[in-house]
Order: sequence, then structure tokens, then C-alpha cells
Amino acid sequence: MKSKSNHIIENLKDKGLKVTPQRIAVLVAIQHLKSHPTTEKIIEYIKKGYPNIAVGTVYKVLDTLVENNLVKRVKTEKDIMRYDGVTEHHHHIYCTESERIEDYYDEELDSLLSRYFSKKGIRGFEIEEIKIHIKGKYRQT
Amino acid sequence: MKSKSNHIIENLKDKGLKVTPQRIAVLVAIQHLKSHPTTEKIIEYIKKGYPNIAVGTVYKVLDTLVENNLVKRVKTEKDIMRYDGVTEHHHHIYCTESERIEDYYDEELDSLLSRYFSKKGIRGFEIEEIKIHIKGKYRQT
DNA sequence: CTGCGTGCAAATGGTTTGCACTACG
DNA sequence: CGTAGTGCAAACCATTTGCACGCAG
Repeated sequence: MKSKSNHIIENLKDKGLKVTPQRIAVLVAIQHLKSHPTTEKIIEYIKKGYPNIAVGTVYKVLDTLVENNLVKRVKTEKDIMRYDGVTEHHHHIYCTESERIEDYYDEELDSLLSRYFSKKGIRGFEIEEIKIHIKGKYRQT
Repeated sequence: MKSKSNHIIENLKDKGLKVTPQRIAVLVAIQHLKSHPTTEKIIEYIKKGYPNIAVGTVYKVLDTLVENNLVKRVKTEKDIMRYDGVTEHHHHIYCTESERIEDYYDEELDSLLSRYFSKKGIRGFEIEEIKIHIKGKYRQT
């Protein structure tokens, strides 16, 4: 917990952002919840240890964090926003039966794709990032 | 236009949905607008030729169409919904400088991916669909 | 100190809902 | 004809905003 907070504090400082308990709380919440939480879930979690935080503040903090790439917004077909605390490149697995969204890391796939697109390219378009959305069902093994 | 409407009517009938002018108007609008329009854009377009349509009706029609796979919701990092009238499998190119979202078809890529995943798989997960999100910038040629 | 960040509460705006009415099949 | 679909307007609810206060740098 200490080391996590330190890491978080560094990240904020590196971006020239003021280090406030609210920002730390939001980052800790996202890391702890892991499951690409909604703003609601984040607020719910934070309120346990910090009942006075304002809802508006959480939204503002999230905006700031997204602008500074400390957190990402997750693409969804719903109109409720979800967040991702993992900043390294990764893909997402969407379960069609639940709200679950899992991370998917695959370097082999990444290099396959980057090879494919560096050869093929897209006319008039400069590719910055390629993310895969895998849709399907989890089955009990 | 005639042929388009006929095609649309068939699609509705095939799903066992009643064929109403409102549903036709929504489908025509999405096809005509092409650019993965927001609900607002769809309503704006329909009102030109059909000023009395109710906003609520358009939302209900869109829900019905999505449920019946005649239209898809487009994943976005914004909380405003966008729609896609193309039901064949395709990918999306997101421009980071504008709101543009373009379709991307690539059978070679599709078979590459399906080969890759049929070999590799994901433990405990049954893949239904793989979609690629390509993020970057359009450059003037 | 000095302004960025927060708390609070009201406002916004896309989307949903309930109900009486209409028209598709 | 009977019911699925529509129009309308009020309700909803996630998110935004404005402003006074407080704390990080």
C-alpha cells in the first residue's frame, strides 16, 4: 500500500499535477477495483474510507487523469463510462453475457499486427495504436 | 431509393417486425448518413422529411433495431451513442483529431486473426467476434 | 501567499418512461 | 379488430458547471 501510493504520487508529480488526497483516492480505487469500474463503483469504493468526497470532484479528477494519461476511458456500447488504470498497451475481452471486461496481453499478436500493418498500411492514415476487442463468452471449465 | 426501401422492408419483415414509416426513416437515415451518426444527427436528418416524428420514438426504434441486429452501436470513449448500419463484419478506424470513424474491411487480416486465435485460443473463453480499433490521424495526401 | 483543486448544489442534456392514441398485419 | 408501435411530455440520471472556500506548492 505504501509503495503503491508512492508510485501514484510519483506519477502525479511527473505530470506536474498537485498531489491531493482525492486524486490519490481515485487512483487507488481504480487500481484496487481492477475490473474497469464505472464512476459509480469508484465513488462507492472511495466513500468507504473518505465519506466526504464530492461526486463532482471525482468526475473532475477522472477528467484530469484521463487528460494526463494516468487512466484510460474504456470503450463500451453503453453510455456509462468505465475506466482502466492499466496504461501499458493491452487489449480487451468483452463478455457478452455479463458486464465483465478483462485485459488481454499478447506480445506475439502485437508484433504480428505491427508487422502486418507496417507492410500493408492504410492509405492516407497514420496509425498510432491498434487495439483488439474480443467478444465472446466465458465458459466454466 | 425504391430498391433500398425494399431491402429495408425485407429486413424488417425477416425479423418479424412491423414495417412502419418511422422504422424505415431511421434505417434510411443511418444508411444515408453513413458516418456512424449520433442519435441527434439521425433525428435531425429524419425531421427534414418527417417533421412530426417523436424523439422518443427514434430512441425506441434504435433499440429495437439494435436488438434485431439491423443496426449496431459503435463503441466510443464518449457517452454519446453512435450507430452503424453496416451489419457485415468490419473494423473501425478512429481519427484522434476529429470525430471521424471510418469502416475498415480486410479479409486478409480477418483470416490471419482467425488462424491465430484458432491455434492459440483463450483459456476458458469462447470467442465470438474479433474487432480491431485502429487509432491515428488522417493526413492530407 | 496564490492559484489550483475541492465541495456543494443547481443545471444540463442525452436517454427513458408512462400513457393515451394510431395503424400495421 | 387487437396489439405492437407511436407521439408527447414528464421523469431520470450520469455528467457538467459555477462559485466560494481550502490546501498544496
